[in-house]
Amino acid sequence: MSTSSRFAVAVHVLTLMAWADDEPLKSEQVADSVNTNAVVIRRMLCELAESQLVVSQSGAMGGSKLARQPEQITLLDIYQAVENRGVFSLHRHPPNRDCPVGVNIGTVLNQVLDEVDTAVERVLANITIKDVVSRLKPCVSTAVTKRKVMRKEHVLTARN
Amino acid sequence: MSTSSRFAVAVHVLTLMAWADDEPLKSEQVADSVNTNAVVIRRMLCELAESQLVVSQSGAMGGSKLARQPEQITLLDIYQAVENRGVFSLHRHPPNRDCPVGVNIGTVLNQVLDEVDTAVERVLANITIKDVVSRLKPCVSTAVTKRKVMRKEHVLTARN
DNA sequence: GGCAACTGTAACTATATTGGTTACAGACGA
DNA sequence: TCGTCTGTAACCAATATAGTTACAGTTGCC
Repeated sequence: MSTSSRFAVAVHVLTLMAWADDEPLKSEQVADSVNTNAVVIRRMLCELAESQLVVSQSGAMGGSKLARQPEQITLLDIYQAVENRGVFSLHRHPPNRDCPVGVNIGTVLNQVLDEVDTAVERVLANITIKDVVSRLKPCVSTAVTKRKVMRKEHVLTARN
Repeated sequence: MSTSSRFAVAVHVLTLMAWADDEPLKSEQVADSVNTNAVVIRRMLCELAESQLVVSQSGAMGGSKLARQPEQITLLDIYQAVENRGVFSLHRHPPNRDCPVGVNIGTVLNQVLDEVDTAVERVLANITIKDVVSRLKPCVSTAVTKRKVMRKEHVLTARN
């Protein structure tokens, strides 16, 4: 279905910022962790800023950080900020209105797709960025030596 | 998210067949209701046949019909037959393994995406093609005169 | 048997979305 | 005022879906 990684990347980005605590991160740093181009990240940061999830500052010593506490940002907030469509789409071209099924299948499908979207949103609304960071920490402690300095200097250093 | 209408079209197709009762439908008829090309429909019918949701017959007087009763086909069956990916995708390129967040965000994201997929599947598993037809009928009776013969002769005639 | 009506499928094009890249104007701290 | 950032435009590449033509193979019917 989704051929897009926008949600995954956005969660990654905000998790990095929660991890960084209140230190503004440069788009280059974020791009290096996500393994993509800094412009791709800056584009996404603009969308996240429009939804008031991050704040960015231009100029030397600039960067972006969370606009509010990690426990006050849900995955639903992120989803709504970067994925505007629902889970499924209806027909590209409207069905034949001369067919008793075609003329009304859209109504029924919309009901179904609404139920699906609601179910997805219920799941996402119950997970915050703080939860993601918490789920991350056990993995990190076993995978990375604590306070290990990363090889690429602008990649985040493990905390704790 | 989904830029694809495959699920919507597949539900439409199977609903048509349930509506047609046991009469095999030609790909041209189906395409005319969906408002697309017959080859697009035949491609999809092949996928639906592989998942044993429809049976098709070649040759003169051929066509496709449901492989089992409408109440025995759920939207989850259809979803799994035509949309192989989950609701969200992970990063296109794997994140930086030298970053404590990058190296483990995939694990956490996969947990989340599993929860989302499960929620979607729970919704779809509880709706059958028979349910869709039932939800369709009230719309139809108000929108189309009963037993009205469609203008294009190969579009289905309303029943009841 | 032979014809006409179907499906199955290959091959190609069109369209849309996402992601990657370069380039540059403007903001800002030192 | 210089170097370091963000914001953004413009363009290209990659991918997936949809649409189209064409045709081999299957089947019912005369």
